[in-house]
Amino acid sequence: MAGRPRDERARATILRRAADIASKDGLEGLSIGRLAADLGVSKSGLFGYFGSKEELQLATLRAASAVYLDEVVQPAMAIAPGLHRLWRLCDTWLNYSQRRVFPGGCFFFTVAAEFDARPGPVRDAVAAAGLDWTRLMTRTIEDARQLGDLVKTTDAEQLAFELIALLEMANATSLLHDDPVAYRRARTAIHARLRSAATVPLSTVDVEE
Amino acid sequence: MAGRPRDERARATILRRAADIASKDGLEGLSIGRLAADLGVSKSGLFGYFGSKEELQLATLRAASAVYLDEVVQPAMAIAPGLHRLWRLCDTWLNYSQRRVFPGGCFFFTVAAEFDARPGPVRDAVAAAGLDWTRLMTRTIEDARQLGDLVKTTDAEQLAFELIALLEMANATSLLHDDPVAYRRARTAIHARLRSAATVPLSTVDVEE
DNA sequence: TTCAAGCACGAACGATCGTGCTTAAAATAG
DNA sequence: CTATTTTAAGCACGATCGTTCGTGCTTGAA
Repeated sequence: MAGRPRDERARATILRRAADIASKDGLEGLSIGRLAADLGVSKSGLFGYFGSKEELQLATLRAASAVYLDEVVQPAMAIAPGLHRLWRLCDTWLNYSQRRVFPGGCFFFTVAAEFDARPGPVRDAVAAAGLDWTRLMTRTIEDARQLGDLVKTTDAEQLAFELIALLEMANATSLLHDDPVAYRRARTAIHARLRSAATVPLSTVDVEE
Repeated sequence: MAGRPRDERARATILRRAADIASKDGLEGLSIGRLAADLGVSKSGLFGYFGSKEELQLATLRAASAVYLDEVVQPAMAIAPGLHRLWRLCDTWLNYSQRRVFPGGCFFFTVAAEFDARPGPVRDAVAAAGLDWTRLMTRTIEDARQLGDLVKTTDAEQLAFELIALLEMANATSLLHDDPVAYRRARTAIHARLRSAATVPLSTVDVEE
């Protein structure tokens, strides 16, 4: 009854490349023809994996989420909750952007800006991913607060807003002006902001690289 | 010698509409056919105004710059240099974004994210506009510092980086999550950041609305 | 061995993209 | 007025878009 199993490896290869392209040209700029030519396969063959461009976009988004989880979230969650983990989360994010894990910088920054003003399922998925990220940052802050590493009056959502703002600014500035100094500016600002809210010194972390 | 005069008003109308579209769909998503249909004119007639899509994109960028100058820069530059003007500059920016002067939020945020990873004249023009804005913010800070409103040790470029980060985060969050609270978060953060660097109280400004 | 399911391909679809060429209307210069 | 010159529209172009179809081929289960 059952036939050939799905080629998950080929699919993953396609999606990884798709995420690379989308990080530069967006999910609309990602065309099936160019992607197929880029991978040396036929357009219709590649199309068969997804059935529609929208499904390709959604699948690309999921694939990018997995990369993001590996590169940013897990390294930070590997260490104990608290101020140190909070700093680490910001640090891994900056490294993820700076190392150009995606050639166009942070994948989600690109597609969020692309879809923030148009309706549809892709926009909803992008917004959901953004919400996940905001909540992770907020919870990491809240953990640090409840552990006594941050002052009791700390507004976790407000602080998350400010930290994420600095991360994304570093990504944007570094890309548009080819300016690596942006990352140091972000680290400096984050360090100062955390110091102002911390109950313990941030001696273990290092702003310089 | 001279025949029919070029309709400068029609051109301005075209570009204002083009900027509106581009703020939502980007300068690539802005297509000549859709723009012409939107304005009820012929595609080739509209095309004649610019001669190429790239020139349309560059002209749209210039038109958006003029709007930006009117809506953000001039209201702030109308008052005396110093801490008050600095706050006012941030405030007019947030109002410009919040009022949806462009329906897709800040025009430059959209196109900067769109072109930050692809080469060409449009990217260069976008980067130049971004640099102008950064320099204006830096100079406004530096003026306030030299006037004694900010502490002598203030790093103007660093502070400009942080303030712009908060402005753009408000714009992005408000759009993607339809969350008006983002603007209040940005005002709160900017207020706190300026208070930490100010030598005088910020009593005259109001975070709420 | 047979069969069903998945993959890859080439060809073609209608639509839209940016961009020319041609033509008729319009407005100024003489 | 006529003559001149630019504008704006109609039409068509090649390319590319997403998508569909038909057809072998491969593969694992029955």
